[in-house]
Amino acid sequence: MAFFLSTFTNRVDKKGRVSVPAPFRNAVCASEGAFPGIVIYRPLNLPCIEGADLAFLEQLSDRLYGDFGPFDPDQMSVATAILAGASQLSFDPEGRVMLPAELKAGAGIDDACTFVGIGRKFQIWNPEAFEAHKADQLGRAAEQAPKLPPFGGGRP
Amino acid sequence: MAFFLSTFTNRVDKKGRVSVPAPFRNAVCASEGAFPGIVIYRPLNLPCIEGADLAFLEQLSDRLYGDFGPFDPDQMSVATAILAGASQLSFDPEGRVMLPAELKAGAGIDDACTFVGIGRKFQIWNPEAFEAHKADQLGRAAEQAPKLPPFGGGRP
DNA sequence: TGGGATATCATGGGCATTCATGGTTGGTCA
DNA sequence: TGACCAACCATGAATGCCCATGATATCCCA
Repeated sequence: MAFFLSTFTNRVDKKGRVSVPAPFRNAVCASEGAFPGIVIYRPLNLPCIEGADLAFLEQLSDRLYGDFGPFDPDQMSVATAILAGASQLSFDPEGRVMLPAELKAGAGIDDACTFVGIGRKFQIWNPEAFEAHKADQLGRAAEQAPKLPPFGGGRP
Repeated sequence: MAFFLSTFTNRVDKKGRVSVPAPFRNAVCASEGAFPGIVIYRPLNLPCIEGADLAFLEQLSDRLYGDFGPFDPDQMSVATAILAGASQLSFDPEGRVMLPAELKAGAGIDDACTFVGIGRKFQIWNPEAFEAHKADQLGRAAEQAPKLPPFGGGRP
């Protein structure tokens, strides 16, 4: 599964296209036979877009079905909230995608956006909004980091 | 097995035909030798239609038999409710299907319908009814999501 | 180490194809 | 013969593909 690091800001052109940062593109396409594109969705508690590779969402979906059963109301609510609002965006030959208008509006994205790698997934922000969010997160992380549980050396 | 994401609203014409969204069509037909169409049925607790590819229904059936035994009354009740009422719809040359009148009526679908991808299956709603349902599910998911078991992180 | 050549990348615009949609025709079964 | 169903055709809009450009970073060689 792909891994995303670092932050990049790219322009959104008149047609709504954005270049996905090359490192993210390579991360997604590294897996043989993987879907050449990304999947994005509206996260529940943040004014941004979240994205990942298809394998990530498939795993989320399959675990929901596996842990809750295919007709469990709790499973359905999360599946509907995340998956129904998701979009599968394939790269054009130049490595760009088209952000759906609804998700763009929800994140307040206009003519530029910031890609933020956070491990197995990434976020897409309005550049100014991300600066504010980042400052907030830094303060929070400084408090939380010392309390993190130990890694446990390779949980099976 | 096919994977369905995102939502699409299409018109139902006078003859009852609906275009299945191209991404859903491709997902279904991607598997080599798969039945070129979809399977739909009436879900137990929602006023909509549910659909999937044939492989999903086969797996559902196999799990019912596996978890309950072939002559268990509970298994039989679910099998009867879901599988007996299911319809197999093949695509016409343009990628459309005809929704059976009974299922259409049960979901309150008239001249338009919304396809909602939720992972291994999808739903077909009356567009307004889905908007209401979606708002409801978002609230519910916001409560559920923090309780979700961990996923991602490379653990298979 | 410095300078030039090269490759990669982000960006912009024009064009062909696909897609959703509606109507029409031909065939089949009652 | 009439009703229904499936294939065929047509159309406008939206989407994705192809080309071109400039800037940046990288590599190679002197």
